[in-house]
Amino acid sequence: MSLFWRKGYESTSVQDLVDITGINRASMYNAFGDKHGLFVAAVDRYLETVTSRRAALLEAKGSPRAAIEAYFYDLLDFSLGPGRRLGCLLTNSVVERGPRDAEVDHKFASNLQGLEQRFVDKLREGQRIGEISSRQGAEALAHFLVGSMTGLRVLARGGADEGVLRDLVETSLLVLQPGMN
Amino acid sequence: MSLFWRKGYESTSVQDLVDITGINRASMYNAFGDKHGLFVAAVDRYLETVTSRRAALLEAKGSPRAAIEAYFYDLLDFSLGPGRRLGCLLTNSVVERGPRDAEVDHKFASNLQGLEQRFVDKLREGQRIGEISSRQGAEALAHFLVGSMTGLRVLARGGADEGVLRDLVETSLLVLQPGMN
DNA sequence: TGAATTATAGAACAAACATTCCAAATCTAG
DNA sequence: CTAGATTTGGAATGTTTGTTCTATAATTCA
Repeated sequence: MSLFWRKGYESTSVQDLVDITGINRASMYNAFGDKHGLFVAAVDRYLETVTSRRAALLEAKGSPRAAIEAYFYDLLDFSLGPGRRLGCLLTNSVVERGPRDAEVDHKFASNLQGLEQRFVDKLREGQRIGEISSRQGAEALAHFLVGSMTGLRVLARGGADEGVLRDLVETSLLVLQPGMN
Repeated sequence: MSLFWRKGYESTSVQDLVDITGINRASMYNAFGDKHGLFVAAVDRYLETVTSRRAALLEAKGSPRAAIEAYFYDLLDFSLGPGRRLGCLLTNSVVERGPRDAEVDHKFASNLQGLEQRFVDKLREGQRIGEISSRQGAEALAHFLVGSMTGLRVLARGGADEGVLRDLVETSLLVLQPGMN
């Protein structure tokens, strides 16, 4: 998973995977079928661990806006520092392989939709209690947040300065602030 | 350029390039040195044509805010429809190869910084004439716009629904709207 | 027109690639 | 303890990769 995350699919050879895991080549083929099967398993593992752990921040009770803010600042933290600027494995994969890998494409779409739904729930609740601006619909805001988040991760992988990422997060969150409803 | 844009670096073989261009293999090597040299030339050509043409929209006289809006809606247009959902060649390349290709990394950084500067100029002017909110500094807003734009292009490549992309653009532009200064 | 440079076709190259095979070693049950 | 199944190391497979070579053809330019 780490290797695919860092180097992408094509640039990671089966030999690399054998070397780094210490698992025998034949065992790998026996367990995962082929390179692509292993790759899909790695992406699944990524979603089950890295992604879903952060998504849990959006399930927190209490202030919905605080939950969304916590989510973004967690993302920001995990995008900074050397060795951490890897972006999102799934996003990277869809950029590299999307048009030619229906499985990755589908995972990306459904994962994004799941996140969007969590955003919508929190946004709606926040709007109801007046904590979040109602100038725009919850769906539109969720779409905006998803886009902003995607930009954040890609810019992080691209090596953007910390200030850029921070401004992006802060300004995006400012949109949620209730002003004139 | 088109092939690298669609398939990325690793998945595009020299044979693919020979086939699609009709240029002889030896001629290609004579002209560009190696595959990576051709790739860099393709990225340069992309920047000189596709990217800089759109950047010209940010040089338009008249309303600065209208210029920024035109830029984003142009981006939106060129990100929709089948065969157009390719994202940005440079962004795709930095996601695929960034950590292992200093040349691409550098081009990404300087291109982003150039765009950011254009945004800053327009934003400042807009703030001066009261057309753009002064709640945040021009730099912070520019960082935000760059991030939002990046998200837009990546989501487009990822096959996001048109509505998602449109909400992202509209909400991002709403941030520029002057409210309470 | 004629000499010199450049482009072409296509074979040839070694290296790297994903994948398979096989005999020896290890583990698992009864 | 032992028979059966699984895992291992490592060689071997055939394909594809990027790159180079050579001889021929085309182009350029004075």
